[in-house]
Amino acid sequence: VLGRSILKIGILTPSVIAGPPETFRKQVEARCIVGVERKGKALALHLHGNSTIPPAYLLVRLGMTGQIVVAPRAAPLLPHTHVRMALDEGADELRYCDSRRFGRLRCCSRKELSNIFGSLGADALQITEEQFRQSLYGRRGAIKGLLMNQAIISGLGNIYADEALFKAQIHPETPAGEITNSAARKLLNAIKTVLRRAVDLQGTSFRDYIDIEGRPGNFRARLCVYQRTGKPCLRCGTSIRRILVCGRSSHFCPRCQRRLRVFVPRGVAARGRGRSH
DNA sequence: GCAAGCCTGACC
DNA sequence: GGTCAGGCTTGC
Repeated sequence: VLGRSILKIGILTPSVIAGPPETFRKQVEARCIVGVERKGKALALHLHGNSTIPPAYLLVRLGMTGQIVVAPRAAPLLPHTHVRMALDEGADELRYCDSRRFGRLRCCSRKELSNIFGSLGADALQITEEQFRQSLYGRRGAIKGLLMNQAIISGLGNIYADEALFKAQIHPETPAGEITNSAARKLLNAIKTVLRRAVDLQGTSFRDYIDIEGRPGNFRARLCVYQRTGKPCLRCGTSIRRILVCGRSSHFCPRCQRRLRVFVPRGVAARGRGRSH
């Protein structure tokens, strides 16, 4: 879509637009897409400005089932198509479809976009080891929840959080602050490796995810634990288990991903909190 | 009953 | 501030 202009917008479902739909239409119509930007799971299309109009930013958050595709205007509408944006002379259009309507489109200024991106933690592919270690420090919550907290590290969802924890051999319920420096390094390497491989294969599609050309991703066949409950661990053959962590299903190998136990010398353990007898 | 996410608000 | 449950929504 880079270099193409959004001529006219049809909003079929106003609730997928954040803020007043008419404002969105006025701000986005008749503008050229001059750049694209991403942080974590948020996408921003840069819309051209000039001496009278400041640049604007079309923020896209796909949620779980959102799809943004370019299609010929004459192509049949998929079910749950909510927004149509005519491109250039109008032969093609940019469409937003979303069966569960968890995703949102919004138009914002540079300042608003900076605030939104600023509220996200460092992108998972950019974050440094030092930043990552800092974000674990002192946290008692489960590592799985932290990895999915976009304000701390942005870009991981349920699939890649499970896959990264498997690769790093860390139990999803491990308190984040108990992860050692060497395990944190291993986890961050796992996160980046998993994400890069998934991106190389155009992502993971169960039912809904498709890219802008309408193609599903191919990473599903490479998943080690996600949605493999009861199947053998690819590393040791143990049955993959599914538990709830922070309200999200979490898949892991109970043998490869043992819970950390803090080593306490016997003499110390006996003192203070020893048994009563 | 389960699901690729995010926002809100309650509780500590 | 950190943590987490609940709700939004529709389809399999």
